[in-house]
Amino acid sequence: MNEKGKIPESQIAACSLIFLFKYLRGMLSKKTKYGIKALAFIASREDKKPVQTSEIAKSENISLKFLESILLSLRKSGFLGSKKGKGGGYYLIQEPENIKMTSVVRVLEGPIAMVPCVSLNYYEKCSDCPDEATCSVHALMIQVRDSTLNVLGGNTLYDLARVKKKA
Amino acid sequence: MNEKGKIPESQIAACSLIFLFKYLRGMLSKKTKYGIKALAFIASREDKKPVQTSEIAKSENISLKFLESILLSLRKSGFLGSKKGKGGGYYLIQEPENIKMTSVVRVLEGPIAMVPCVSLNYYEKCSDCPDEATCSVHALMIQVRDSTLNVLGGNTLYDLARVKKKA
DNA sequence: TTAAAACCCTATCGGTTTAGTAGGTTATAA
DNA sequence: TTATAACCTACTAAACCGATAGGGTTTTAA
Repeated sequence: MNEKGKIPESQIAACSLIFLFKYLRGMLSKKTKYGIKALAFIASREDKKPVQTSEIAKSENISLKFLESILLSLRKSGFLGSKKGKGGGYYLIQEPENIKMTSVVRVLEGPIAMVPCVSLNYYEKCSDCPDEATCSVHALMIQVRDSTLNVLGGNTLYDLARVKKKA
Repeated sequence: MNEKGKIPESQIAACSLIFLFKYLRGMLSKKTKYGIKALAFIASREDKKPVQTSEIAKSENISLKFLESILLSLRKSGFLGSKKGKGGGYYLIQEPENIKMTSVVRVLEGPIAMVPCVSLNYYEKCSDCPDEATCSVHALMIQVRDSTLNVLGGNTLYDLARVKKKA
């Protein structure tokens, strides 16, 4: 059919840019799940010394390499600091009680809203929907978003760390 | 740049498709979104006569064939009845005020919970998590689930139809 | 009876995201 | 200098989604 013609570099680059957009489904991704667990693990520590990735991975049953990439992105987002070399690891930059779960979820998972047209931080108009004011899905999802934001905003890393230490 | 020759038609088509995905991301599936819209459309009708798939598809900008499969599954789930032949279509079996959005979402989307270990109807133990009582993610997602259930359970098809008719 | 309208079913496809794996590089403390 | 641990890049198998295609079957009006 298409005689094996190569795709021009420019075309590949253009398409690759578009790949950046995320496509998310209803379930919480492992990335977010592990990220929250790791943060809670670090926050539940009495001392403030750096925690090694390997220790978290072992304790929380997370693939080491996968966890590495998650902690890295948490560091780049400003939640964690890191220290290289022996005795290094990751540590919290802010106090646990000041870290709301809304911001954690937004960084790890992306939009909290279930449809882009009700997203506060990632808003996008639906292509198929002519009028949001009379859209049934829009009206419903606004409510879902607000109640979720309420829960996530009402929980901090301090709260989650307490659950962990309850044991 | 493009001295390699022409870009195959198929590649252009592929890239165009990818571009479309930018506008499609979101956690709620199209199936659920369209399904809710279709139900609201039918519920907002004054008369109780069957509504044709083609009419809904046109009015709500939904692919006809895709909508067909959605309405079919809604019929099989007991939300809709159908009438074949000329003047046929789909109609609600129950009164709109008796149809909670929780049941609609469960049928179309599946579990409402964001992790299986907090799902009421689709519970599954996490393989990696030894103890739910001290799991930070579990504790958080229980709250998210309950608030979402609260919203979805508090809305019926009657409520959504009212939003639609507001126009 | 016949043809149109409408429902029903199956199969397939292209493309994306997830959840990793593998392997190497850089910085730091002892 | 050497062991340690963070950091970086590239790749992949599997699952899944939205959509399409194309054919049926059934019912009803004329």
